[in-house]
Amino acid sequence: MFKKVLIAEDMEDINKGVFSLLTELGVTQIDQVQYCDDAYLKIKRADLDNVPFDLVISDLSFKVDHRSQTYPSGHSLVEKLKSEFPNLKVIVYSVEDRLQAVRTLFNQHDIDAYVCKSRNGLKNLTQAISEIAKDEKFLSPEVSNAFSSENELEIDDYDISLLDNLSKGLSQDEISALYRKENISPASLSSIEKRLNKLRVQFNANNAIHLVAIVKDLGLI
Amino acid sequence: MFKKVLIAEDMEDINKGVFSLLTELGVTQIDQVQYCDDAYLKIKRADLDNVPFDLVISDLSFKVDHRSQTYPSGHSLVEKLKSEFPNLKVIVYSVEDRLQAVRTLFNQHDIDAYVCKSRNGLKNLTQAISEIAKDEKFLSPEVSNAFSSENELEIDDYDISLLDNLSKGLSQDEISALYRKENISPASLSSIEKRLNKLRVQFNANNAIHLVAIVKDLGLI
DNA sequence: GCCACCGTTACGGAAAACCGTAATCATATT
DNA sequence: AATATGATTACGGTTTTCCGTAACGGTGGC
Repeated sequence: MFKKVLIAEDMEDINKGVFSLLTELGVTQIDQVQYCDDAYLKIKRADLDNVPFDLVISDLSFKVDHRSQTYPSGHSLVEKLKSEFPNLKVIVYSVEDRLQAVRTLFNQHDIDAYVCKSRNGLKNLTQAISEIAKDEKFLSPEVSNAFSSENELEIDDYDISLLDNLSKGLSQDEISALYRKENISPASLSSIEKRLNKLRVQFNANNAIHLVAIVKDLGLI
Repeated sequence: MFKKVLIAEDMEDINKGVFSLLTELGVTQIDQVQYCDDAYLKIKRADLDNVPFDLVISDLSFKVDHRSQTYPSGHSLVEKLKSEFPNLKVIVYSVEDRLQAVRTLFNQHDIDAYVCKSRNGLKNLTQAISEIAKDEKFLSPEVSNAFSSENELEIDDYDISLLDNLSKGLSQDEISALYRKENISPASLSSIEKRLNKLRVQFNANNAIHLVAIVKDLGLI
C-alpha cells in the first residue's frame, strides 16, 4: 500500500474527506495542498530530499484567486508531474465526466486512475487506490465507456460540420436539406439524427444543446 | 465628404469592391490593408505625419494565418483606434448580425456606423458614409432593432443562470424543477420558456442551441 | 450465387421545445 | 376600494428532437 500521499484539492471539505479516507486506509504520511503550484513544489522538494511521494490525488479544476499560478489547472499539473516524475502514481479526482477529457488524461498524460466525484466517489476512490497499488489502472463507472471499443473516438469532418451547423442555429431538417443541396452524404434526417446520437453518447451529453456547449468548450468548433 | 479613407478587410475581393465604391464616391486617397495591425500602423503613421485619415472602414473577423497580430480582430482594432483617435470616424462592415455585438460596438467603442455585409451591403455602405459625413450615426436595417426601445438590453443573473443550466444539458422542465426546489423565481416552465424566448430575440438566435452557442462565444457563460 | 455486415434511409411514437393566448396574482396609482 | 399594470403561471397546439425498429442497398467473404 502507499505510504506517502499528496492531496491537491482546493475545496477544504473535500480535501478533508479524502484525508480521512486515506487515514482509514492506513496511510500515515499525508500532505494536503490547495494550489497546484504548491503541489508541484512539495513533490519536487520531496524528490530532491530522497523522500518522494508515491501517490498524488488531484482535482482538475481549481478556483482562481489572487495567487497567480504556474499551473492553473489540475490538467497542467498532472501533465508536468507525469513528465518529470514518471514513477509517481496519479489519481485524478474530479466532477468532470466528459469522456474526451478522461481519454486525454489517460492517453496523453498516462494517469493511473480517474475517479468521478459523485454520491459514492470515495468508495470508487478506495477501489482506485487498491487497484493502482497492484499496478492496475482504474476508471470510475460514470466514465467507464470512455474506452469501450464500441465508439470510435474519432471525430471526422462530417461530425464537425454537423456540430457547426447546429451551433449556427440550423434545425436538423435544415441541415438535411442543406446537405442534399450540396451533395454531402449522408444527408437524410435519419442519418443526421443517428450521427448526433453517436456524438451525444461519445461526449456524455444529455441533449443537443449540451453537446454543442461541450464541443465549443473543447474548441472543436 | 471624406478625403482620406482606410479599408481594413482581409478578403481581397471585398476589399476591392469597397475600394471601387469609394472611388465612385469621389474619394481620392484610399489605403487598403488586410491585417488589423497594418491598419493601426498606417493610421498612427499618418497621424504623426499630420496627414491623418478621416475615415476607417473595417471588417470584424480576420482570418488568422502565420502573421501573429497585436490586434487579432476588428473588434480590438476599433477599440484601440477609437480610444487613441476619438475624431477618427469608424464604420464597421461585417457579416455579423448579432445585436449584442452591434450594441457593444456602439455603446462601448462609439463607432459611427455598422453595416451588414449582405445582398445590398454596398448600398447601405454608401448610405452610411453620407450619413456620418453629416455627423449622423448609421445602422444597417438587418440590425436596426439593436436599439429598439422594446428589448431591454440587460441580461441579469437569472438569465445567465438559465443559459448556464441549459448549456449543462438540463431540459427546461428540469430547470423548472430545480428552481422550484431552490426557491428561485420565476420557476414555472412557462416563465422559463418566455424568458428564453426573450433571450432568443435579443441575441438573434434561431433556437436554444444557437442561443447557447452565441452566449458562449460572447463569454457570458 | 448466397449470406453476413455495415452504412444509409424510412417510419412512428414519445418527449421536449416552440409559440400564442389567457388566467391569475402582486403591486402601485388614483 | 377600485383599477391599471406588469410579472408569473397555465394551457393547447404545432414543430422539432429524441429514440427504437426496420427496410434498403452496396461490399466482401465463403
